[in-house]
Amino acid sequence: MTVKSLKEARRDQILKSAEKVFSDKGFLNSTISDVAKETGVSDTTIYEYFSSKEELLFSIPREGIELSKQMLDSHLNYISGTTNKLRGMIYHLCKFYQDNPYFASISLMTLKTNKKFMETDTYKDLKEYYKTMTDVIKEGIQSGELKSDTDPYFVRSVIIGSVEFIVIRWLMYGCPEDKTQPILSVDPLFKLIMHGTKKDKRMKNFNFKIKIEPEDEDGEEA
Amino acid sequence: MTVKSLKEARRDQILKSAEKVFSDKGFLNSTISDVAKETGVSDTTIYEYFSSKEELLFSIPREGIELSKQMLDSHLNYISGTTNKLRGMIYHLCKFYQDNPYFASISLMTLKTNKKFMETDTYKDLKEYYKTMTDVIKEGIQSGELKSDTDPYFVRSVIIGSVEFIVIRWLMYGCPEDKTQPILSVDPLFKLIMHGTKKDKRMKNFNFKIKIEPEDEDGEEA
Amino acid sequence: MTVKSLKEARRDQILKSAEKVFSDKGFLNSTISDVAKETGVSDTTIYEYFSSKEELLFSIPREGIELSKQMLDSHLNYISGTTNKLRGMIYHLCKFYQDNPYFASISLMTLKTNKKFMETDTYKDLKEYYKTMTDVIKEGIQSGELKSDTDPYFVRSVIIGSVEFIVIRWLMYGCPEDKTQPILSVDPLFKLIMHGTKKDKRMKNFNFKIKIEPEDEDGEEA
Amino acid sequence: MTVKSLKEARRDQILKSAEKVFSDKGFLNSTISDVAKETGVSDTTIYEYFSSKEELLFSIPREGIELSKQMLDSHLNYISGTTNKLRGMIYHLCKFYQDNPYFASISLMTLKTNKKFMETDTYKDLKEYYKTMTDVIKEGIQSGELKSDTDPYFVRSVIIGSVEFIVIRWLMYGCPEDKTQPILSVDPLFKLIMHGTKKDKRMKNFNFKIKIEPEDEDGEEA
DNA sequence: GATGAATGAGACTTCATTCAT
DNA sequence: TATGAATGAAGTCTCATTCAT
Repeated sequence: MTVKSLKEARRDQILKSAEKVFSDKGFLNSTISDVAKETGVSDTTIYEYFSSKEELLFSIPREGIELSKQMLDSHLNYISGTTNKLRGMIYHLCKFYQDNPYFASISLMTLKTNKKFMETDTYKDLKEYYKTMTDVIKEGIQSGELKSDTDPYFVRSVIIGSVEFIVIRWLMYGCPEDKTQPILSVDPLFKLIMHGTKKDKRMKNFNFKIKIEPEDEDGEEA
Repeated sequence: MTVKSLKEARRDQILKSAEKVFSDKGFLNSTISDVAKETGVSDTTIYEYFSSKEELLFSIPREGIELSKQMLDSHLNYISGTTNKLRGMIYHLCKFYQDNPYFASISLMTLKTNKKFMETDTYKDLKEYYKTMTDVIKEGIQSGELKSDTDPYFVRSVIIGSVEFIVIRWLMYGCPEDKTQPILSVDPLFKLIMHGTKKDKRMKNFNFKIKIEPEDEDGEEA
Repeated sequence: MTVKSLKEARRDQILKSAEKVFSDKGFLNSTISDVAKETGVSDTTIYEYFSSKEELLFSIPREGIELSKQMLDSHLNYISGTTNKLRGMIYHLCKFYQDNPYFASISLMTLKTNKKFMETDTYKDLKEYYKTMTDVIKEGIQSGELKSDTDPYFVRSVIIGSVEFIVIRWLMYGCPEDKTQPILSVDPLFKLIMHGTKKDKRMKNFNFKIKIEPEDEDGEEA
Repeated sequence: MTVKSLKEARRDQILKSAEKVFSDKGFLNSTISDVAKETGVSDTTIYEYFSSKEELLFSIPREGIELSKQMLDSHLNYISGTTNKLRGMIYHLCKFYQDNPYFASISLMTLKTNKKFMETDTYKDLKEYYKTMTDVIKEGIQSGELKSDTDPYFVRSVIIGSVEFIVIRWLMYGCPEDKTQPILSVDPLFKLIMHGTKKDKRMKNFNFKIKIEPEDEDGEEA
């Protein structure tokens, strides 16, 4: 439990307001005045806490990114096996965006294409976050769960790209009120990543009686 | 062959300039004056051809989308089999963005998150484009090349999302000069979409002698 | 005779207004809006002609300095002898400030203590102007009209410093309406510069008739 | 010796800080916050001691002016003869500015052209100071050391104007570190004020034999 | 058809100053 | 006494857009 000073509390208040305002109207269509009104303070007060509109923008996602990373790390500890972890990661990615649509909006629709943001410390945090994902994939390759010719960076890009694409559409069409319904059911993406979409002709065989005479012990799924 | 009137030529000139300027500086950081200078006309002339800065922006991608769609359609005619067509689609998507980085920049970094753009006719063209991709996937399902439980919209999203994610990073980090080198080698994405990343343990079985006694023809995976 | 374009005319109009406004309220207490109102245009128009308030300020004295220098050069051509020229210079200095009190105000009360102004081209013009004065003094030394141990830069400083001091007081106490009355009668300054203020005790001797029989031409004071 | 209360000490501290800050950045470019930081107190504290930024500014030179006047008075007591006193005055003027460059800067570059300052008590002190100088000159006229047609106010103006002009240039070009070297050697100014710069042709006569036959009593220079 | 000239609206930002503690 | 917090008022400057030529 942290006890926040008044100053910190006010700062957080401004950040929350800015997050909402920038989400709703877009960063460049929003004014400091909008944020001030939303917060219930004067324009000037905003500048007491943030030196510029841009600094305010860049300050918004920090907490979200940290929180998301902590949650992910925490959950991953409960999961064993790369396959399961990958599924957990995808689930977390979707859920976090869905639970934090303002954060999602600012991250995906404003900051993602902002070059200056790439020079901030917060962006470094984001890269750390990405690293967690890549590490899981790398582990899977080493443990033999994933194909040995897998490019972990590439798989990560596909996962993030897919989720972001879907979240952006969700945001663009207006996030539905019913938040119990997931944006994207995790399993389709998970299955695609795992097994691909091509029908495996050999599967037909399973309808037949076969006699298999194993020579070693390591068979998997039935 | 179309013979363009002077008016049309001038219009295209302005569009090309705007594409470049908006790409380089971002839409909101660019001024009509920048575009006018790049075109070599006066600010006012821009307004002779486009009623507002936004209309100018929205007019930029039309030709690109049409061209890309035509090219895709044309190429698909040469390819038979969903699997091959999917690969062709992915290849075309990557190549077109890479060959038209200004178009890519504006499409992916400005328009993709612009709600008003979604109400334009050009956006309808884009949806047509997407439909072409979905149709290929649907065909693949019907023909039995792709798994029957595949959600074609979802697979399309994964493909587009992945490609866009990678193209955006390419744009953000500064498109390298050497354009002969592809942004993303098509096959990794294609293979992932087709076969997934999970190692198929049954493959090991191929090392063993097996006896197969077929009974009927239409088995599906459970 | 020069025919000024509309653009030049408008520019001059703004300069004149700015000169007046900055004089009356001081540069830093004046707003662009004040200048715009005085000119009868919108604020924005000011920025069409000058890129910033400071550039506007620095642009004001150029014409004045050039004009004053031309007038001085012109007058000096009519005068022979350093002594007479010095008197002409002092007269011109006083008269120009008196005839152009706005110019005087901005030059002496705003620009004189502005370090950035010292980096402008206009300041170079001013140094040229100063040079004209120093040259006259140097000539006087060479011709033998002025004492040979005179430091021309120093004499020039005394002349300018004295005149400026008096003009500043005139400005500060509010330039009297009656402009026919000179700020400073030239001759007191001229006489002081020439002969000093100390009573020459030897002068008493001149109460006598004397016969002088020169022997050579190049005597110097002991 | 005065024993200063804490309050007075703090006030002096603020004045010293303000003197430095206003000197370095200029009055209008300085903020109360700058002064507060330099002093090591909060902005609000400044207002405990001075009712406004302007009052703070106007309060700065009082002590300096009083001190300079006391020093001048004190020194003049040691000197007899107007000529010598004038030289002493010029020397003191230069030395005091040089020893107190912050004071010089604020006096000459900010207050000198501030009309409101002319309504303060401190400005009255300054006029007293000026009067001391005028009085010395008047005495010189009465005692016959100075020409009888000398305008004492005018001579004073020339002295102050010359010194100020030179000090301002010294300040503008950045006061050199070596403070042992005087800004302006006193004697050139003193000599100029005393004897002028014109070569006295009659001096030549002293090299010759002359015959003098007095006739009447009232001759002056021609 | 093209444009030079002008502008209204509004954005960001600064800072002297006050108030409550 | 000292100050942390807050703000009202104002200023510079930008830019999409229009109008008259």
